[in-house]
Amino acid sequence: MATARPDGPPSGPPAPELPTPPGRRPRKAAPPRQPLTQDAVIETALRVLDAEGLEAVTMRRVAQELGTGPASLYAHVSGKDELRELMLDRVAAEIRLPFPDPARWQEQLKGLAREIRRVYTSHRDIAMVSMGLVPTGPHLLDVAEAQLALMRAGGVPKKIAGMAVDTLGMFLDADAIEGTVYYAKAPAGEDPHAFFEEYFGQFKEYFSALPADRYPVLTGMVEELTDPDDDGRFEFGLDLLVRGIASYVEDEERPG
Amino acid sequence: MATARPDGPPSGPPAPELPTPPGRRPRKAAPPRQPLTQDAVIETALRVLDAEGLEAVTMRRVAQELGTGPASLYAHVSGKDELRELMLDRVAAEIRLPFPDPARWQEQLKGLAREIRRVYTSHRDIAMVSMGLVPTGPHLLDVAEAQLALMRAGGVPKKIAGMAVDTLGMFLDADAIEGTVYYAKAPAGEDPHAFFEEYFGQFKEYFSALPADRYPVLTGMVEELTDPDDDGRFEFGLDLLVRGIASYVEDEERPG
DNA sequence: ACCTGAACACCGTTCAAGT
DNA sequence: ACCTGAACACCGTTCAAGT
Repeated sequence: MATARPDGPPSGPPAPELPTPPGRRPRKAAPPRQPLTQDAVIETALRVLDAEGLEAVTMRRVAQELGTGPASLYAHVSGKDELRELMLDRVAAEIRLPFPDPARWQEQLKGLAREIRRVYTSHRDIAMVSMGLVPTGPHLLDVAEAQLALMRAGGVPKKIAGMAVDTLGMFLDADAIEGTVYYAKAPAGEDPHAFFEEYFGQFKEYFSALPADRYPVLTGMVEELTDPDDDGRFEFGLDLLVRGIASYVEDEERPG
Repeated sequence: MATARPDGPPSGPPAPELPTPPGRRPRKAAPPRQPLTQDAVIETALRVLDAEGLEAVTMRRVAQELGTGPASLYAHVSGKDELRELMLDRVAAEIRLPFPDPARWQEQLKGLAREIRRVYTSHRDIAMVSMGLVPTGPHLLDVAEAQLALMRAGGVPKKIAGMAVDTLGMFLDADAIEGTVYYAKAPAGEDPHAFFEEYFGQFKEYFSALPADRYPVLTGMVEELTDPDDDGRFEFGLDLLVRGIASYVEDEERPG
């Protein structure tokens, strides 16, 4: 995708620039097309993320991609941690939020969870950043607000809703990480789907070969434990959580 | 804890060793007391983990602690990833497992979850290693076997139990990470409890200052969202999951 | 078989110096 | 105010060489 930045003048329309006269040395490298901004840093970091995963997003790599040195980034971002949080918030902006319909709050909450999963997993292992992080970015807060609005509209008490966003968030982060960590391990250049298939097959073989006297239950359900149906597992956990949350709904609104 | 390794002979009982004669140079450093083994590598890595967290566990650091160079570790461990998995399995060995009592399976499953949480959180952010990892170590498999045995004893169908270990595992990993990530951020040397307190207070302040027109629900429940009761949140999620799993129990065993 | 020194190709962050 | 080169103090892993 990225093309090499030529040192000389572009070969398009006649350039006003003259060749540097002898004795005066040219600037070391062509300056970046557009001045460095926080947005440009975040966008570049996301491009690296999507192409090669979170591990590849280093200060040096992002700087290189922008045609500068790593020290230049520190004028726009306080460090690597902040850059990662800014990346996550930018990703969270892609999540489409529902308008609460109190009658359908459970289905809407599930739908929102599926949407979060879709967006997260479409950006490699970005969910790793979310794990154990208090959401503070504007878009991350929009998502939390939407979840809380759905639950409150459905009559879930404040205290329960407060704990439930947390539990739901943990579930979504863990699921997205689980789903991307295998792919992250795939050697670059190799077909990730084929790699995944073989990777999974190896585990099935391993579990089957386990000693049945030490693991009597486990060895009796290898088929169930190596089911590659990601979506089914996600729906199972999501249903558990939403049903559990719904069990706390106070059917009658506070009297008075 | 660790004391400096003196270059000269020990000052205890008379040593059989003579001083190195002039012209013959002594070995660069005293050899490690005990020959390198995989166990020694794992134990040293765990000491570094407990003292300074997972991030401090580097090949070079572990090697240094053992009085050797990083290359020496590769005879006993295939790399950093394997070392981390071996550390996790060693930690899993500390988890005390219940003997299944079918009548009390739900309470036993909760008890086991609490025990896993206790052991994980007592080893800093070790749970990060577990996240997204298929358990293959013997002790990790013991823990999975115990969970499955409890559920099967309680009448949970195989397919449900297979998905439930996964969901429960995700929950436990995410919770343990959530609980340790703040502490990991505490600057070394500072009282982590005081740091935690202040850290949390800042978030409460931040949430309170949020614009109420964009975040009407969220700003109306700042108190509920910044409740520092970790144990309460854990019990809430655990109860949701176990109740959900129990809802799939087939009351009558298969007829015939 | 095990261990080692040295090297390779990287990291995040700081800082004095420039414009 | 923004950007830079250079340096500092690190990484994981490989490999030829030693014992």
